[in-house]
Amino acid sequence: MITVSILEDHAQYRNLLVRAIENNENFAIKGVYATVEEALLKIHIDKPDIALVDIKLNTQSGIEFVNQAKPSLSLTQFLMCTSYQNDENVFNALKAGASGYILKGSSMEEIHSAITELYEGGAPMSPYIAKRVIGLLNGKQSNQHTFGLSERELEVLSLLSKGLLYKEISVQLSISPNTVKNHCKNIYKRLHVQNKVEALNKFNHYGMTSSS
Amino acid sequence: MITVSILEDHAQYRNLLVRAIENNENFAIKGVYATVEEALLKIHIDKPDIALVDIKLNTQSGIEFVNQAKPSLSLTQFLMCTSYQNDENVFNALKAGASGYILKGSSMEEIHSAITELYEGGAPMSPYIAKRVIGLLNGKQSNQHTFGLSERELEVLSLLSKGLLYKEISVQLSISPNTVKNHCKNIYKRLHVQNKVEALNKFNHYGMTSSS
DNA sequence: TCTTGTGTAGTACTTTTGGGCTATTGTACG
DNA sequence: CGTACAATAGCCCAAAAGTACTACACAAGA
Repeated sequence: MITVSILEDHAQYRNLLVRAIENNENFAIKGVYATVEEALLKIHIDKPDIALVDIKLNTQSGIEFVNQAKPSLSLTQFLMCTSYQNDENVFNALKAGASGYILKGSSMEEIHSAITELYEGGAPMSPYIAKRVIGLLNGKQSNQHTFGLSERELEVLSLLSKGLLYKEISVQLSISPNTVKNHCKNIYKRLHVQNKVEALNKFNHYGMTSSS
Repeated sequence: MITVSILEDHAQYRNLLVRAIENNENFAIKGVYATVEEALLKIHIDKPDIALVDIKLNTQSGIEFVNQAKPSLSLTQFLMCTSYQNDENVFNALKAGASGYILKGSSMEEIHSAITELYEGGAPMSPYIAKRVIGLLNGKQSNQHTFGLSERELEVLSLLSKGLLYKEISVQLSISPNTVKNHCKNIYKRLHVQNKVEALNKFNHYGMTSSS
């Protein structure tokens, strides 16, 4: 069962999406939001597998939403809705952390398969967008150099890099905030730095995009 | 007319590809190579629009070839041939500068459309590969997008990104630590974030941390 | 067996951050 | 001339981060 939340301000299309999801027994609606504010509040509780987000909302951009929601929702994947196949914004959404998109004219079957594809590790997109993504990729590298950091420490560092607080990390890892603090302390010692930003800088020098 | 060169060591499949290309009046064969060495010598003269390269050659990897040939062939695009849809090597080839791939089992029509798609600016690939490419992309750079930030705020952000404390920044800029704090608050407001790391993440998503 | 490293958790403390204010310049724009 | 905004600077306060320790359990290795 794949749980889905929807952020769409246009009531008609929102209902259409809801029906499209409910129509299939493999999917379940986890939350329906009409505004970014509402979505930001509720999505952390709903924790859907997939968030279906309109790219062009009245008040704010869906990209903004992804930017804000993504850091603390590591398990949720974002699927954008757009009217135009090759919208510049689709590309920006992918950079913000979305993993694919569907077109507003899509049939129910197309929506279903896009969600399933995403859930199973794919990323539905047009060749045109794919090309631009590759363009960005070229000229980059991603090594793997973990210094002497332990598994757990890398995990903490990865969460730190998302801007989470100690206590937020402690919740994610189900350990005490004190332990998180301890890990940080040890990380700083090993990297010879004094704070989060320095640690992340040093570490990111050596790649790690931490697939996750 | 799209010109195509082929690098494939297996004679049978090489001939099949040649026929597939010659079969369509929109394409023309520019060169056919059986080894990486031969290809490296001749492709600089042939300068095809598209180079069709087998990923798994007997002696060397097609990826190596792309790595070596690409720098001096800015107008040529590389299309890999692979046996397996989700070959790890496809991903590496994309990182090396290839723009897409075709499967060895592909029909003539599929080959034609992949080449055309590539020539017209697309990048044929599976959703699975696309997802991995996006994965690498996230957390990386490119554009110039300063949000509404002022010159001074960008300056502060740039120093923040080095891991400096408020008071260290205040010394650098010869202003009061309180003013630095104020700038930070304003930056956070504009980026809709709550702390340094989030701000830097958000900003770096959209490129540039102020070159330096 | 003893030591080392890791993950866990705690106490106590200081410094740094971040949020909410107000306020004064100076400059740009209508 | 007024309005808006950027840059400056201060205040207060609470939360978060960072430092310095101790402590225990467990696993791997000398």
